[in-house]
Amino acid sequence: MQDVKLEYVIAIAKLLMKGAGEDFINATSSSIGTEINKSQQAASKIIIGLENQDFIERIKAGHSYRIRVTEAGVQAVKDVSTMLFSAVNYSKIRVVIEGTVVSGIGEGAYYMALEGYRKQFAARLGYFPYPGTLNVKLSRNHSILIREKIDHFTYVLIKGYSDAKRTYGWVKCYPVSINDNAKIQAHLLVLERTHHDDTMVEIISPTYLKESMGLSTGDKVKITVLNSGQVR
Amino acid sequence: MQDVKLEYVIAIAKLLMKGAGEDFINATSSSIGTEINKSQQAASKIIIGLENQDFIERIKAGHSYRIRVTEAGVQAVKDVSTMLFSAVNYSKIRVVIEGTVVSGIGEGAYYMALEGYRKQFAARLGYFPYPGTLNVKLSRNHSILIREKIDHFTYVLIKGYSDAKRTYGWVKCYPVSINDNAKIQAHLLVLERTHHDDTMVEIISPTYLKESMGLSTGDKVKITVLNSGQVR
DNA sequence: ATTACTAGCTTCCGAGTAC
DNA sequence: TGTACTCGGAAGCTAGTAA
Repeated sequence: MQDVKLEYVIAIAKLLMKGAGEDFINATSSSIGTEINKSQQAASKIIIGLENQDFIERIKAGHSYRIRVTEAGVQAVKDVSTMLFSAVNYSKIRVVIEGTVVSGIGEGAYYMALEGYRKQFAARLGYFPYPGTLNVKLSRNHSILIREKIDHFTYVLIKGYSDAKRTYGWVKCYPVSINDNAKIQAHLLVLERTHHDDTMVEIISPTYLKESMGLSTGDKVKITVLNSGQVR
Repeated sequence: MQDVKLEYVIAIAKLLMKGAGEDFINATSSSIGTEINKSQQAASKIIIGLENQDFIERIKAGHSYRIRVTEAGVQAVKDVSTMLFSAVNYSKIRVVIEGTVVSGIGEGAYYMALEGYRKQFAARLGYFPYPGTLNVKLSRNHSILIREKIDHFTYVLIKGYSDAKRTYGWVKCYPVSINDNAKIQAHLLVLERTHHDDTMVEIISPTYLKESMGLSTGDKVKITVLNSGQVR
């Protein structure tokens, strides 16, 4: 797909906007040149290239041609359009966090061990988290920003509860992928009550992430928080 | 807008998909080069260009840089994305017909004169049509295709009726613009009963189109049928 | 490690022009 | 008119390499 020259895509787009997706239209190399801010000669060359790649069809009409954009031509524009569109809207469907794996037992690991939470995790996430969280130190002090950004994202809410000893707060679990690995299920935890500094986040998973992902303390990791748009 | 190099737009899009719209990310010239199928050197040049045009910001981090896309950078991608998107979807919102102005009184002109229709035109289109239609001969025999294409488009229906003499069929009025002139209101007529050959269409307007548009018999005209998507 | 300069090569563009 | 060729110059790319 991406060996299509971009000038070609623009030229096809201009043709489409003249109605060449519907039917053959009258379009001269000069007029197309004007549209794409090139000379008649350059346009002519592009037209020949487009025809050779079957992005357009031409039929001779006297001294000039009538031109129509083929299905492949429309598809080429569609591909680039889609790529750019998803780039622009990327942040609305995911947020990328970069950080470093740190050692130590996080607060989350403590919570994981409590039966009142474990049942909910199994029921609502579909797995029992590995007893221990992956602790990630963010490179910069942007974690407050990140929390704001993912605030409206899809998450699974684990409710708080009380036992004889004390009251436990809720936990929000945001689905994430680690280092773009789509196979390994994982969730980022946001705790109602936390004593962490803001630059630390904790990840749970059914597996021992350091092993399944081959991570060691000090490694850089990329955490992608996904927003499915659904509300649970 | 269009003096932004397309390679730049692609490069920004790739950065956005790595999360650089949110925050500074680690991105080397080699990694960017790989993304855009260029060498490290070419990528370096592009990065410098992007920075000079304020499409990205960079902060030094050791030997490398951390990169973030600016608002202007996002806008540049958005502009191209929008342009391509509307090109792809062009045919869904409009159909362009090219033809030649011909002389003579069309069938439509006869209908225009009937009081049973005139009242409806005024009520439903908001104007009394000029007593006489612009007759346009289509360049090719594609008018059946065109009728199919605009079939689901928005139109105003003028109902048929009967008087002492005979029964008159319905008339569909499709909003059109002539030669991209958005100011002059006009409608293309599709008659239930017609004796025209298929290569002929008739246009009505509150004004005398040949005069208001400066058209003469034999002139080429571009008729754009617009689809607002509304159902009336 | 990286970035980014230079040299040389390739591609692209536009003026002139044949048809 | 139109299209599309050649050709000289401009721009872009990559390999090598300095910092």
